[in-house]
Amino acid sequence: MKNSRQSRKKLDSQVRKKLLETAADLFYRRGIENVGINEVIDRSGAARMSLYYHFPSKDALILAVLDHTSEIRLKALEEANKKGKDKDPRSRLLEVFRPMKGIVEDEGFRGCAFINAATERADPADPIHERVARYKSDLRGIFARLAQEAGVLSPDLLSWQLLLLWDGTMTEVYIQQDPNLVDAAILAAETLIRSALPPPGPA
Amino acid sequence: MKNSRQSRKKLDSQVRKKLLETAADLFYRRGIENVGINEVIDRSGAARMSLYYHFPSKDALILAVLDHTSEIRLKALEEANKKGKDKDPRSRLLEVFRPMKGIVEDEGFRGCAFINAATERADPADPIHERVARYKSDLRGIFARLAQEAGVLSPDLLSWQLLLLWDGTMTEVYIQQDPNLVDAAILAAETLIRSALPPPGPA
DNA sequence: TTTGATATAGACCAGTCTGTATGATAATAT
DNA sequence: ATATTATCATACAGACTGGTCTATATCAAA
Repeated sequence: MKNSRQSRKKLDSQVRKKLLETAADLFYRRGIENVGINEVIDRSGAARMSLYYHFPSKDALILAVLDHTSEIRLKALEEANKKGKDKDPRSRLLEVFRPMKGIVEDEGFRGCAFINAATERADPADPIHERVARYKSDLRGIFARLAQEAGVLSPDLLSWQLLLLWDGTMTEVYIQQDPNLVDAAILAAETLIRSALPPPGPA
Repeated sequence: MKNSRQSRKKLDSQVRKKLLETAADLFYRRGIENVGINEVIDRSGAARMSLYYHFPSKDALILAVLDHTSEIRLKALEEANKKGKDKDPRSRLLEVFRPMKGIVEDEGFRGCAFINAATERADPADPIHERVARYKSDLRGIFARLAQEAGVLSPDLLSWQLLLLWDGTMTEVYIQQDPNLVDAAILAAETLIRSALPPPGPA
């Protein structure tokens, strides 16, 4: 049991946490490949060897950052959905794109961190890709669950379509530097959703 | 007139052309920042100074590659549209996503070269971003024109929505390594288009 | 014939990058 | 008390980067 106690402690380290958060911020804002570990340690205040104590390589740090970010993001989305638990499933599904508004309006928004990571690493065999693919699959899973609860006929198809729209919006808002594109996306999502819902029975 | 003859010649150079095409291929396949000029000159067979003779810097080469690619891509799309000139405008609009099938099925497909370029350069003030934004705007313009010709009520809104869907599909096909996602995208596009068209008058 | 444009070859520079080596020093657990 | 774990400081290695410099070779135009 000694081993598990050790690693528990190691993972709880404040220095490790600081490194992780600093790296996450820098990687997102400036691009993974444009940030050297020197900058990470300088900004985090940690020593070079502390970084390599906690993470065997820069790649390991990147993966840790992705895992960390994935957990936060998905949890936040789940929370946002639970908030409207009182509403009926149809409304909840129709509002699934609403959180995006706040995300893209954030100063320093630079698209989806996961898409960006996958793009910077060209090789699809890179472990980073697997993380990105999984994150996107999880995101789609949320869409699919909402769709199913709302009674959508083919929740799988719709969830993929919503994911495509989601990704495109995150990307294009960044490219055009125009958060208002989200409004078009929300309307599109509503159109897709309404087309996927069975027509309301004659009351 | 001497000057124009000179630059005409310079632009027509075979070496320059080879450099441009080699760089375009390498940049797309492996990522702009992951390809050094050494590799470009090695693969193209050109000399180091020939590269710097035609392009003052790597950044200039990148911009030239983007311009070159943009011209080819947009022209190809226009051509594809013109081919179905005999069909009615509605059909042409509904088939606007069809060329994507072939694009993503290409071996070595790695998403949209322009999105990738913008992602690798984090700074929105980078000249590269302007090229990417313009390309995407031009692409949207094609969608908008088709939508208008088909009698869509709000061609601008629809064209943006189609662009978002387009971008998301290019990206997600790459992430999931699954060209079949295009089918979901095509269905989504059709749904969006049909919702944007005025209902067919009672014949 | 002289000039200028295009192209090649390769040495070279200054700087960046990740990662390692070494050693000292706290803090903590046994 | 002592052994382990965590942290820091710093120097260094080795590879790679974009870009410059110099010298040379064609070849067409003036």
